[in-house]
Amino acid sequence: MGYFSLVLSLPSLLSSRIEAVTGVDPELRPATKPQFGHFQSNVALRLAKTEGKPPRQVAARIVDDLDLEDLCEPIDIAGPGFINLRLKSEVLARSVTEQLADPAVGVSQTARPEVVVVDYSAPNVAKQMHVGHLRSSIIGDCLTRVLTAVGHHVIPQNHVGDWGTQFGMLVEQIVTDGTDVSSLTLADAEALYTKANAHFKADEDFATRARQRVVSLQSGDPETRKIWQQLIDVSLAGFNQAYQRLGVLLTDDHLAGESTYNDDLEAVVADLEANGTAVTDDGALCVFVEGFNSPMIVRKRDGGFGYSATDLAAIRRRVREFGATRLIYVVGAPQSFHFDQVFAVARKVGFLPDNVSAEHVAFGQVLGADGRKFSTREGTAVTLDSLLDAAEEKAAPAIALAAIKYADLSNGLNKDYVFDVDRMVATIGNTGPYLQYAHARVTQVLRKAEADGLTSQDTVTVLPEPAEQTLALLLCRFGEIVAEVSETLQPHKLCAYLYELAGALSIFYEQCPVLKSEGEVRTSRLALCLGTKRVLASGLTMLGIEALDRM
RNA sequence: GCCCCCAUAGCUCAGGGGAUAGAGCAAAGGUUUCCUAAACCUUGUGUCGCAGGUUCGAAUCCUGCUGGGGGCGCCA
Repeated sequence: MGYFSLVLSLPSLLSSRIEAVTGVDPELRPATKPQFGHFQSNVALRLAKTEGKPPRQVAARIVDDLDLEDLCEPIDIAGPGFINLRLKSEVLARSVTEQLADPAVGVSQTARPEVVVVDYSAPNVAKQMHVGHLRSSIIGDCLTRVLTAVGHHVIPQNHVGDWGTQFGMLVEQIVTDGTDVSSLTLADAEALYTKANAHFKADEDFATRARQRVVSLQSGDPETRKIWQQLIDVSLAGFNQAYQRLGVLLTDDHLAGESTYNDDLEAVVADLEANGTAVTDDGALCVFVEGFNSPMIVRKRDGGFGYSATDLAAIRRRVREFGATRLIYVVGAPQSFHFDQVFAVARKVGFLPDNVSAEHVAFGQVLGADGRKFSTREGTAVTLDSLLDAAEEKAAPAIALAAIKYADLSNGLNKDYVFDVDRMVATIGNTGPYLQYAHARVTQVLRKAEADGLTSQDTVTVLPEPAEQTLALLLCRFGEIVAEVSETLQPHKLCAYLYELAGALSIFYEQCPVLKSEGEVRTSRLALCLGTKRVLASGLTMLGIEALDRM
């Protein structure tokens, strides 16, 4: 057997070997059933038409030309012409052994590293975070971790809502009441917000002063700015507390609120006008883009800027100053139209060159137990803290958090899902705690092994049992899965993989005694345990879930 | 009116044009002198919303419907 590196991952190695013969991507997939081996390709069926030969004949020709003797058992042609591959046991063993020696646990660095901006969380100043922010924060954090793991330079951006007409009324309310902002909590600030809103509607005189406040704020009036800044400070303290509780990566370094684009807005307008894309219509500065039945309003009739303007400014900065070539927005599905339009306008005006991609990762709503929009009895949005509290009533904090995050990530992102605490914290079934348990249990085996002086855990040599082979096979697919998620931005694929891995570990655990076995079998199984633990830990970390050593 | 998303087992959901459409939950039964039973094993369930079309082959692609959710010029 000649030397070959498996570091690239076994599936891609097989794939490239087959492509060398077929000339097209063999679309190698994990076998759908154990009796079909480890991997299957339908390439012969697809080639049959162009070659004008029966699929099985094409398959036979491919298999004849194929040189996989060093990796696979003799190749089967099955059914209408599927090519089924079964890896040699020693190849699988070696693959796991190499993964054990790899600090990246088999996750390879991308060949084309990019500067990627991930825009997520985006809470509003003077408001508590609610379910929508929970989803954005969890998903964005996961994407940040995955993209970083494959070697991209990720710049998280927290596009905090800190600049708009609502701050006029808020500041005016504070001035009217003589409130000491620095002593407020975020919940207090939100109550103040509600009060100001009602005041604004009921009192025309107050409303007028509130509008003047907006002008004062934007023109830099010191007193107004001071109060505004105090509101931000109070809010940030609350956000950071929430981030800490959630265990997400966001820090003050990633803050880039709407206000930070204020000075860029005139330049954005100038670019739009110079480019000829913006026109004044009904007093507002608009951009009409083909395919959209309504224009994007950049500047309102009253001269104020809407959020389209700050979003354009953000794109401009992210591309020109950060050098980003991929922009990712983790924002709820209702904003789809807005982002489609902003991206289209940004393309038209040249803020988004062809080599830069912009993606809206749209996520669905979190629904209440009744399947309707999740809100309190009073009809207000459910706060993030109250969700975490509810879960922590059922489980320890680390497990409760895992339950929530996994529930959020394990389904397709664009679907709504029901916030069902009991189902999420269950340790049976496809849940976060189940994965944590699998990790804790395999850790326990390794801990006992070390206590017994069994420290050799770095080489898998034999895989006599089917349960071991299944486990090894799954381990060697980890890198591919992570790479896929980094491209498609679908965390549920990583969840599904880890769940399958945890299940395979449980079966292995039932069927293959580790500490009670002996000699080479025991050494090999210990290494398999370590390999599984590392992949579980790595995968869970990418999901933002803590891999517990004990439960 | 126009646009977007969704519809798969009783429930929650996977399914990247290919083999007999799969998991989990729920239900019933079983496994522990043995590394965490927070586990594992066994048992059944489908007009893949409807109707056409493309294809050797469609849950998957196209068109048209039905039903649910969301969005569509001065809030963000």
